[in-house]
Amino acid sequence: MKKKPTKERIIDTALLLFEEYGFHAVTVDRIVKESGTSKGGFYHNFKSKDELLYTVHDSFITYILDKAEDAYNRYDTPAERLYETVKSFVMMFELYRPHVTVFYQESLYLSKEYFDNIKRKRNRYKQMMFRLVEEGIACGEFRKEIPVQITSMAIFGMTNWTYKWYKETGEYSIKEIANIYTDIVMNAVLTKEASMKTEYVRFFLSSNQDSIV
Amino acid sequence: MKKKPTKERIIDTALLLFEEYGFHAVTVDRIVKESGTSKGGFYHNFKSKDELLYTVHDSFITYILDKAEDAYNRYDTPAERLYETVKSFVMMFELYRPHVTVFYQESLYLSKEYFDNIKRKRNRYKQMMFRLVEEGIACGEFRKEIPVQITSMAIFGMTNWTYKWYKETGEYSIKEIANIYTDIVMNAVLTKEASMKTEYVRFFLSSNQDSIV
DNA sequence: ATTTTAACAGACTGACCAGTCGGTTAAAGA
DNA sequence: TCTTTAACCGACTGGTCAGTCTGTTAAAAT
Repeated sequence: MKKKPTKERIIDTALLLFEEYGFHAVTVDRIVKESGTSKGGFYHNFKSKDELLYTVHDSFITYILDKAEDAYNRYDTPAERLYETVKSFVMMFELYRPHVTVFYQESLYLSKEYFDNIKRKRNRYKQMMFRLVEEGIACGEFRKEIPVQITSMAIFGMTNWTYKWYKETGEYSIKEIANIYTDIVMNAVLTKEASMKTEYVRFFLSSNQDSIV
Repeated sequence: MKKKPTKERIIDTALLLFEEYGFHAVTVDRIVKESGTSKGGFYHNFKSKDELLYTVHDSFITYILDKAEDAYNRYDTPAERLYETVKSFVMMFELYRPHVTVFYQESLYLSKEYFDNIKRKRNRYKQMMFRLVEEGIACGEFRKEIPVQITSMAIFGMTNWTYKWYKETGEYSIKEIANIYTDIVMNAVLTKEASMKTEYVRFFLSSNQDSIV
């Protein structure tokens, strides 16, 4: 049982504290106390409290951006790509729920340079979704009544909001929630024709995982 | 052009400041300066900075709870009620966007008693949505594959998230966004049969408002 | 007209907290 | 072995900020 490096311990502790109490309500003194280090240890590993916040942000956005790009490259129809993107996003909560909470609750408190850096990656993620929906509408798989941006933001909202209520101890597992969300999204965006055509595909994809119930 | 009462001026100013910079990054000194009053004026009208935050929270949740109850009472099928609830929620952004932002970003910083009070009303709103979806499934209008709670939270997520991106100066008006969101929600939850049956109803409801495009 | 009280004004204070700085320890290089 | 440097320690500081307190003004009450 090797002891984790100080930097990791600080990040792990801070994550949980930020999630529960918010960035401003957590003092550096408390972080160092609960992670078993000291002011010296903290400022040796981080330039500032800000930099710690940035580290948390960056590790999350980098991970999820990678997942989205992966989903895009692994499949070749908009329906499959959307399905996989939504699914992988929700599945991510299992590991990254505290990151997501901090990401969406505390990004306001990043200093300018850090914020801009995060914003760039966040925009890339957004653009990927826009393109995905756009291509879906263009090829006739997605309904053209629903505009690209609004639909994308609706999907983001639905999935992101999970951080506000998901508990590991809850009635539904992450996998189940992911399945329900993909179901809702696909029903909302697919045309009737595409819906019937891809019915079997979605069944195939789902059957690789545990089924709902 | 009568001057607004001090209390109102403080609330209006604080709302915009909290929205832009977050509760902790806004000092009481700044609020009193920008609202043209003084420390004395502030603490005459509010017991604490906390109480001001509570006031903002309460005015919003009271308003939206009222709207939801109204939507429930004015209509008598789950489909119509859901349609109206989603619509009225999104429409509310026109007036209450800063309130919503503060409500969802800063509620963590409410002191316990205030928080519990808000939480009670928030739960009532949630329960209303649960009941609505439940009744929709029970009477066969809504698809039974999608569980009540998850579906409700998905709808909340979609609509609430609007505060993260909506700008008055944006491409789409609130009314248009509301129409698109109801479209997405209804497509996601209605059964094929209910969808065809209520098609004309939704058209009727929409035509009372400006149409999209 | 006089008293009372509500509605402010603004200087001041005490607590809190991010970041500093002069140390110490121990591992790695030479 | 001796030196260097990375990794830490924790007392201290300087600035910030919510809330207080001693007033002042003017409207309402009697």
